[in-house]
Formats: sequence, structure tokens, C-alpha cells
Amino acid sequence: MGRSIKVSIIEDDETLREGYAFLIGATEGYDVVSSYCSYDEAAKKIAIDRPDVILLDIELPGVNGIDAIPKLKKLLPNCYILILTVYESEKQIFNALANGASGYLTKNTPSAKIIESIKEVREGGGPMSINIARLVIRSFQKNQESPLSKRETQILELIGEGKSRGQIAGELFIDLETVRSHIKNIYLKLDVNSRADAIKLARQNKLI
Amino acid sequence: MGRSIKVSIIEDDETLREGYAFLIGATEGYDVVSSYCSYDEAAKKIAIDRPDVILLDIELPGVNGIDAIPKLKKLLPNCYILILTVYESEKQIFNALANGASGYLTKNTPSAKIIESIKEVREGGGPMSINIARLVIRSFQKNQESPLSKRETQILELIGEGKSRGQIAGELFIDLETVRSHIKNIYLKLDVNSRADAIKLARQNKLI
DNA sequence: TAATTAATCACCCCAATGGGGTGATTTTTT
DNA sequence: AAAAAATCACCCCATTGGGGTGATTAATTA
Repeated sequence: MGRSIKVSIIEDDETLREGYAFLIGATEGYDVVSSYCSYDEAAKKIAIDRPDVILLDIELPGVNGIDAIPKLKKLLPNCYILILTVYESEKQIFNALANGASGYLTKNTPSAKIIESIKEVREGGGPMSINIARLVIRSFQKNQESPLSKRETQILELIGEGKSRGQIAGELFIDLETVRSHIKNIYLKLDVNSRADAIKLARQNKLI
Repeated sequence: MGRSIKVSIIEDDETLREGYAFLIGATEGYDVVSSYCSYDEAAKKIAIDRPDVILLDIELPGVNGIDAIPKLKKLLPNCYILILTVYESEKQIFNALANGASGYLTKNTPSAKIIESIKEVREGGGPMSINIARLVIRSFQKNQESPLSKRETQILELIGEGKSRGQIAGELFIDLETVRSHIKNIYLKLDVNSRADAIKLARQNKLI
């Protein structure tokens, strides 16, 4: 086996921070190189610590965890960030992942799973708590009871790609007028009267 | 604890199918109610079996697993579908999830993890193999080195929502000409000359 | 501090697009 | 047999979209 995994912790709650540090530091193959109570504190020195993985809380004083992610990534491009938080709102989760987090654990996660996730994330995995995985998977799932027909859905997807009627007609080998007709039916079914509204409603209801 | 979890297996490889059936059937709390070698076979009787969870292979003779998902969901709306396959292409994975699969395991998954995942999926979780989770999480991550400025990214996002220049201008409280100017710069930076191409390139490179 | 980059607005042009009407024919599905 | 889906046609016209060419004022970075 290789060298120990170097872990840094950013967590404002002192009890938790020390708890994690003790837990991880006591584990064979793991090394806690530093721990901070805020991003601002961390920013000063974390580049020298050169952790492999950062355990990051979201509810932090000053710069919040979500915004800290890209900043940390800039300081340490090869470092993995593992979110460890109580927040479970979809927005928070997706923003964290979009900003570069490689995993997302909620704070009820058992110690063993945290330890395992640190290793997993460094090996290119994407550890998530069960409830997070549920949300993530659900975000992919389309509405099975769409009012739109197959063709309509297909055309609405192309509209979502910014394509014009003409482009859509060319792509589907059908007449421009047919495309118009489909779009009119889409508008009727969704009760909207513009591309933007159709797309918005379709995305909200996962029709596309 | 409640009653046993009723599991159905759809897998064309006989050895594997029987292996899974034996493995799961022998586990306390699990009950294999049926196993089939294709969707067509399953379609005839699976509604009577009323499984809680279906283990589904993707590479099936006849109707492939991906297309089978919505059909199975229609037959058994409250049943969870867990994909168990060797396929790891992004497209397959995202299509499976979009079609209604609740979890995705690759075939190298250890037995214990399969057993655990069946329970997890029925409890509303979203079990995934490590490599799948990696892909899923990566699909959320935006490109940190976007050539676009914040404003440009914002405007491109609105374009991706199908909004017109006028709508964008109104939403951002800036002049229509300013929006035009930004769009021109976006086109310059991305080296495209249409909304569709800009969106396509931006989505490919995860700029939005 | 100097030089870029970002963000804002202005006015030229014109073909193409988008949305609204109204209607018809042919498959496919139910 | 009836309903839904998919196809095409022609009416109208204001809005949009893309191409040019510039300019001014922050903000950021070198």
C-alpha cells in the first residue's frame, strides 16, 4: 500500500472538528494534516498542508462552504473535496457538486462510512449518503406520465438545445410546417405560448 | 422487521441468473419470487409476482433492458428497478436512470453489496457502484476554467432556457443592446455563430 | 500604475424566426 | 370505430437573431 491519505478538515463546530480529527487521525493509513474553523483561516495555510482530501462543512462563518469549493480547488487543483454537512436541500447539493465537490455526506453518516468515503473519493469514486444518492438519481428521472407524445418530446428537447424550427425540420427530416404544428400542440398541451415558458415548464416537470 | 423483500430477476445468462437467485433467496429477509431470461418472458407473468424490486440486466435478447424499464414501471408502478450490468457507458447509465431505474450496479459488485442495495433501493435510496457514482457526480460538475465571464455564463444559461434577448434584458435589468453585446462576445469566445451551437458547445464543456 | 478584461450602451442592416389563425390527410393506437 | 399522433399547407406580421463598428466606464490583473 501507498502512503497515508492526508486529510484536512474545515468545520466550525469545535467538538465535531476535533471528533473527526481524532477519528480519522487514529485510523491506519490516514493522516490529519490540519483543521480549520473557516475558509478564511484555511486559505492562509492549506496550500502548504497539501491535503489529498478536504472534509468541508457547508454552514461556515464568513465564506460559506459552497463558495469555498472553487477557491479551494484553485489553491489545490488535485485535492478532492468531500462535503460533510447537515444540509440536504437539493439546491445546496447540486451547487456543491457543480462547484467541484467530489462527494456529499450528511452528518449522521457513521464513522466507518466517513473513513471509507475518504479513501473512495481519492480513488476517483463519488461517495454519497443514501439520501443524497436518492436525490441525485431522482434528478435524472423523467416524468413517466408526460402529456407529450414521443415526437413532441423530441422536438421540445431540440428546442431546449436552442434550435430553430428550420434546424429541427432538417434534423428530423420533416417539413418546417410539421415542426410548427408540433410546437403548437406542445404549447396547447402545456398551456404556454413561448419557447422559454415551454422549456421552463418541461424542465420543472421533467418532461425533457 | 417487516415481511421479506420480494425480488424478481431478469437476466439472460442462466448461470448468473441462478447464481443471483440462489444468493438472494438464501438470505434472511429476501424472497426470490421469479426469474426470467428476457423482458418478453417477464411481461407475461411479472405483474402477478408483484416483486418489490426487480434486478434487471441491460444486455437482453429482444427488448433491451433500458427500454424494458418504462414498460416494467407501467406494469408495476410501485416496484423499484435495480440495474445490474457490465455496461458502463455514460449514455446507458443516464438513459437507464432517466427511464426510471432507481439504482445502478456493475456486475463486479460483491454479493454483500447487491443484497444491501436491494434493501436500500426499497427504502428509497439510490445505490450505485463506485464507478457509476463517479460518473454521476462528474456529470454535475461545471468546468472551472470557463473562458466565459460571470455575466456571459449567466446570459448563456438564460439562452439555454430558450429566452430571447428581450426577455434576458428584462430579467437582468440591462439594455437589449448590452445583451446583444454579451452574446456577440460569447460567440467570439466559443467560436460559434448561433444559439444552438453555443448551447451545444457550452453543455459539452460544462460551461453551463 | 499601466494594461486587460468585464460590463455597459448605441445605431447600421435585413433575412429568418416565432407565434397566431384555420384546416386537411394519413398512420397508429386504443 | 373512435381517438390520438404525425404529417403538411397557406394566411399574417411584429420580433428576433446575427453581422458590422464603436464607445464609455468599472473592475481586475499584471
